[in-house]
Amino acid sequence: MGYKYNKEDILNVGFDVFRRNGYHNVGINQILKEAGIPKGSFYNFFETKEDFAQQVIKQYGESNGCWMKDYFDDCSLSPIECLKSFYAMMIDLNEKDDYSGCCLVNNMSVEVGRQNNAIASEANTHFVGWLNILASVVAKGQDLKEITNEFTPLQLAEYLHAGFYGVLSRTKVTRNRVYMDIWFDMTFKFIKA
Amino acid sequence: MGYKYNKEDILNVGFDVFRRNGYHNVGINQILKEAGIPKGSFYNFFETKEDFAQQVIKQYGESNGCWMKDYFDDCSLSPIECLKSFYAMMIDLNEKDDYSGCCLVNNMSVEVGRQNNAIASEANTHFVGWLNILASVVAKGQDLKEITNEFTPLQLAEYLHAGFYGVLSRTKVTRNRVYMDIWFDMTFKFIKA
DNA sequence: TAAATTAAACAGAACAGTCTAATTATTTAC
DNA sequence: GTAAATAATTAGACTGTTCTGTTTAATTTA
Repeated sequence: MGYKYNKEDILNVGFDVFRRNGYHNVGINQILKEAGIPKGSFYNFFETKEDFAQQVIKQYGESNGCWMKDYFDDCSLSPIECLKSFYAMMIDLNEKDDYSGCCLVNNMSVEVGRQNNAIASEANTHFVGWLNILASVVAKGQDLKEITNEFTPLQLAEYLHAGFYGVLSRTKVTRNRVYMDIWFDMTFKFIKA
Repeated sequence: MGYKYNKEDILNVGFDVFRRNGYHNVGINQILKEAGIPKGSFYNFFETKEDFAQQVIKQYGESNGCWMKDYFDDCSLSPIECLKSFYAMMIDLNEKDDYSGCCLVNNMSVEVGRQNNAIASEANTHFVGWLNILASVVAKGQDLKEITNEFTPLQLAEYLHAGFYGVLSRTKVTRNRVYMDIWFDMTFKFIKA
């Protein structure tokens, strides 16, 4: 039997609240309220708000990395079709989420990446992890002559990654999937071998 | 003879401060300090912090739109070369700005686009304006068979726009121009007719 | 019993925004 | 053209709230 609250539950609340509302727009009290915990318990687990945010990013970054890895490992389609189904799913998820245009790590890095080195570095760590997973799929697609060989797997992964976050961010103000769909069509047409 | 302070100067300070530090991370007092004005003067010109931010976006959005229009109107190169020189310049500017990865409108829309409809709508207005300028150059490039005809000018403009902001945001944590250069090479290779 | 956790009152700083007074510019009256 | 009246702007002290983080005590688990 553990104690009443645990870190992971609070981190999950933090993920949800930060993702939807940003970092500076959210006060500790909002986290406490949504998690249903008193302040003392929060500061028992976390040193500061910044430390908390960093752990939130870390937990999400790692779990998302595992999830991506599993997705591509389990995907029975050809490499480029795996990439397509992955991004098609991401687009669907964002639509279902009512175009909140939210990736916690991307939002955080845009909002505070320049002022907060700890958060920027944490964000970059996970971006790099995700990019390597994408790059390994791209490499397989290149071996099968599905994907252009004119660029390295990592370069193409960066291209997919940045492009997707670009259109994802765009939906924050358009609230419409049409731009994501266009991006999808164009990108996969362009990277084809 | 006017009065001591004027709106435009304060808006310019706001542009600078918001661009570097974000919206919720900046207090009115910081604006006052950097602009060298007392609080009463600020609230004489602006209703609220939100109203101020909206006017900051508007001023920058419009002036940047004019600047883009002039740039392309004055550009003596072929359409696709104008686009290339434009983005090459944007990349250089971001490098000179020490990879602060900053477009005020993009930052604002990512940070508060989901919670603040007024700011989201203002941001979208200017994005659309900029996109139309890009699209008109793309259209000329298509007429000259420099740019692929497989997509509409606006679709290609959206693609350039979102892609650029995607890699620009990426530099917030990488602080390195290499990813922007890769994006540049790939994108202009891809959209070529 | 000892250590960890829970609980909430508390502290000091920072927050957006208000208020009244003094100053400056502009308009009106003659 | 000048003086008086009006309007706009400047100035900063002040308000009430919210912010992160502290503290101390009670409770729970090992």
